[in-house]
Amino acid sequence: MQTKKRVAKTDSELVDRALDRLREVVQSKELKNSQVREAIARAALQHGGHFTVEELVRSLRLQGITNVHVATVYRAIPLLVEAGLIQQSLLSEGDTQHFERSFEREHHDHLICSSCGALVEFHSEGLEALQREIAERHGYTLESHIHELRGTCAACRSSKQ
Amino acid sequence: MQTKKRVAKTDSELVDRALDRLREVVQSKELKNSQVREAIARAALQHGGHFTVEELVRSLRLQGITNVHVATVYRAIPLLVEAGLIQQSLLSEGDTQHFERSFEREHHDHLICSSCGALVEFHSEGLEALQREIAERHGYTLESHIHELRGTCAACRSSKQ
DNA sequence: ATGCCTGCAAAAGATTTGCATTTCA
DNA sequence: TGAAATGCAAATCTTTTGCAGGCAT
Repeated sequence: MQTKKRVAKTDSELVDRALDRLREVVQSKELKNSQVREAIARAALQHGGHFTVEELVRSLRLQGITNVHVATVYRAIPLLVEAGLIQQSLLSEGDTQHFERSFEREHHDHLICSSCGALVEFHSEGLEALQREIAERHGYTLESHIHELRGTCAACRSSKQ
Repeated sequence: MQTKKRVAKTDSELVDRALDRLREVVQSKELKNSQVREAIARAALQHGGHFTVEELVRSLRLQGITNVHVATVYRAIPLLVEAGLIQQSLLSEGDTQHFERSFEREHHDHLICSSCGALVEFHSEGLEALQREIAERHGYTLESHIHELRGTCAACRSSKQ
């Protein structure tokens, strides 16, 4: 193994900070805290990589939280997104929505192997700047973007030929 | 009005060339030509802008072709895409897939106003080059990409404040 | 107490599939 | 004539919604 406990996915301090943030949003909207919603948030934060609603429910089950219904997760997600804990992330899939943690992570886009699905997260300041420039040129103020590159990774390229 | 018959959406020569291309693909795959599929292709080619499967069926109805079922359209689409007549185009929508003609059109990406939905199609060689470079840097051969910018257009910005 | 939150079941939408029939090569 | 294509209905899948009861402030 590598160093020490790095394996323990997301450290608990981060989760604590994220839950604090969630509570702030909840209070600012005059909503109520809830154990279930926080359990969902925790599972989402701790889930490495990308996940679907189904996968989140499965994670919760594995943690012994067996009674969380998908409908509840669907209802919680917009709030988690608004609080900045997670964000939707396109993954060229067909239908199902995918998410990933965004809390205390830098922005990135995805590069995916169309053959084996290998995923690379990249960030390019040049790309970001160019996008802002294009938006401005058309009189738009850029708010967000969806960007996914698809290609063949080195491994697949060599194995295939 | 502007010049002459420019209104007549896509000129018929283009449609003919596109159908020829479709027939080539059909033959190369040992499939059979079909009136219905070609009618679908024609409607797709002539449909200005973006469209959904439902909208395509509606177009066909308006043309008097009333018996084309959505299932048939869904079955035809992969072939039209493979033949390069149309391509899927993300539009930040929720579920439904959107398409647009790709036959004899240059590549472009989209810039959408999150407030009014105003759409700008843009093309940036710099952006394209940067994407290829990023893919290569990670050992990938770039095949395609999904890129959509979201922001607020000038009109919405000023009207809002 | 009051109102948000949750589970469950049913609904809604989009896309797919099975099957009998028609069309094409 | 045999395979592919089509219409229609039923099935899937994902996400949403209505309700009755539970939990938090």
